[in-house]
Amino acid sequence: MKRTHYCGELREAHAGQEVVLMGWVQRRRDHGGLIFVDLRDREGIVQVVFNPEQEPSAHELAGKMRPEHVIAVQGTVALRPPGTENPHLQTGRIEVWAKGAEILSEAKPPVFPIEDEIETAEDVRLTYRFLDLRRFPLQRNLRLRHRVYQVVRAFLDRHGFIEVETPVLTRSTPEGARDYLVPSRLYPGSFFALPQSPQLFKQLLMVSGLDRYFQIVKCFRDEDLRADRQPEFTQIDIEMSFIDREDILTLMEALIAELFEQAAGILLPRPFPRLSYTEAINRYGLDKPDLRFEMELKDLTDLLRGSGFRAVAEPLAVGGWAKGLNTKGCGGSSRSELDGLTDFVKGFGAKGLLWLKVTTNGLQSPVAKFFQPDVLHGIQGRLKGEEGDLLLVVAGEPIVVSEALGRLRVKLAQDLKLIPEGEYRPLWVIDFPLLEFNEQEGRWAAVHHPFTSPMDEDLPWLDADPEKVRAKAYDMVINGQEVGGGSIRIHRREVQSRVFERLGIGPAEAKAKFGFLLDALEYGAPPHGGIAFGLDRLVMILSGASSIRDVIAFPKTQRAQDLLTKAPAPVEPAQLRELHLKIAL
RNA sequence: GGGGUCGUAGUUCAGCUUGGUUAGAACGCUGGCCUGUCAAGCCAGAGGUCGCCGGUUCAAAUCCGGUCGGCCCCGCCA
Repeated sequence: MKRTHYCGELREAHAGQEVVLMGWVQRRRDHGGLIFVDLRDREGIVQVVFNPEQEPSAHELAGKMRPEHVIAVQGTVALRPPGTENPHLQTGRIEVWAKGAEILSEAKPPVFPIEDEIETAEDVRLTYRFLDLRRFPLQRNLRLRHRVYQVVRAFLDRHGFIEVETPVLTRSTPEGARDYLVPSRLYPGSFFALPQSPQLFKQLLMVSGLDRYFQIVKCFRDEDLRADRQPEFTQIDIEMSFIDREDILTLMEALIAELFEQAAGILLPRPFPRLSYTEAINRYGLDKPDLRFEMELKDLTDLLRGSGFRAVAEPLAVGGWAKGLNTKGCGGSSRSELDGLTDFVKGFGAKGLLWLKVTTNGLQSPVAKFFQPDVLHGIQGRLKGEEGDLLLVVAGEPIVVSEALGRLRVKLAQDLKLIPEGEYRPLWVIDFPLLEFNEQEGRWAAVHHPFTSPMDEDLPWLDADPEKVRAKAYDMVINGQEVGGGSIRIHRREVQSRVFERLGIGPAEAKAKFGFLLDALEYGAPPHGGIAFGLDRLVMILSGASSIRDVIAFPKTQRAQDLLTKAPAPVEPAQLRELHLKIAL
């Protein structure tokens, strides 16, 4: 027998046709006489009818069919008798009258039901991922992911980008995430590293004159996992020569807009708004603001400076900030709800959370007595507090205040269901700082990466006031998720050396670890820049998945294990000897 | 490294506070009956290392300590 159709594609128009179907038994309804088998393949489900009076041998075989058996059926497509149509099935107006059948493969009962909505524990699903992937929602996500590959490749090809593969076995470089290492057999004691991104290779390809490069590429970072983070993930990696920031933002916006439209029928509002890093932090507290709702942060520093409340006055006296937001209509919040919010902001380093309820008799708050009436009035005015509102204020170090209130803003919007379904709000965040001071290591570190170009006009500040130097870097953010980021790169050797120096990477170390890049910059490097998108996160947004594991065929657990293959696993002593490795636990 | 939460038939859960009969339910599974069902129906049956280790106790799924694992978060992720 040779398959002629997919189960899920049959419609009324096929009535009367002879078909051969192959697939998995979804369910069998055995009436003693008639047997109904729901047959499933990747396109859907169709009902097959086995009639003992018409085809006794096929009917007898149908009696042996069990869920998830793989079978072949030969039969005739027929309109269902009136009154027996099933409106829940795409194929529900027809059925297949079986003339012959074959069991191609028997199956043990599945560990969990193969249905759209299941509540099976995720470790069971991951251990039997091949069964989990039979379920329609995951197949839909994988097919959406496939569409993403195709749309991206078509767009970039049309715009002159050349797809190039870069090495997976490469060298470890300082800065950035922890590397996955691969021991070298031929060079005892030396290691390859799996790339955290093909950053340096794509820059070298620009020096080589490729002009426009892209790659859909796996990247590896040995850091702890989250709902949107896996140790191996996929980037859409892009680099262009002889362009400025504007060229990249415009073209990449077009790429993402086309992707959303063609892969998921979503029309993104264009042009994407642009926010400077500073403005994003000031208004939303985070560098990846969710624009689907308001509730902006307001600065209260000037109002609260010199207040009698030490918990506020002290941080402000040493350069801290006080900011607040208005939770509309939440003035009735209970003490335990407010305690919960306080615990939440403390999780991000805030010392506490001031709350003020707007009532008919003015502001009600345990700390109201510490503030002059005009200060209270000022807070209410600036936060536009109306009766029934809840005003929340945090004071402290600027980054702590921003992050705590920024995260609180998102949490409140989720809890209060202020986030509209089916809305997509992209934006660019630009003008990031080039450097940030790493307290732990007591040195300046690159916010983006060490090859990011400083703004030309900020270059003089590099040594005197590093904090002031802005980078030619940009992030694309959609619905509060960072989906991509990039920069214009340094293409002049002397600038790269100065940045390395600022990062505490001396000439000798730079030569040892990035010599190839510095060399390349001395042999005619074009001005260039690029971007990398997190493909998994884009597919998450497009599919509405809440976990990155739902858009990856074979993901790892939060402890970075593959429950299906049981990787990582110990290896034979002989393998270790070959690699000149000893295990020291 | 830290915080939270969950762990009992194949699956999803109840039982755990207040220790004490044979650890239950639903779905699934097996057998039988049944000719228009689509969560088919009816009857019967099988199925348990209560995550693991230790402690308390006459007695532990239940109390205590530890440990392992899933998920969420902080740190981390240029």
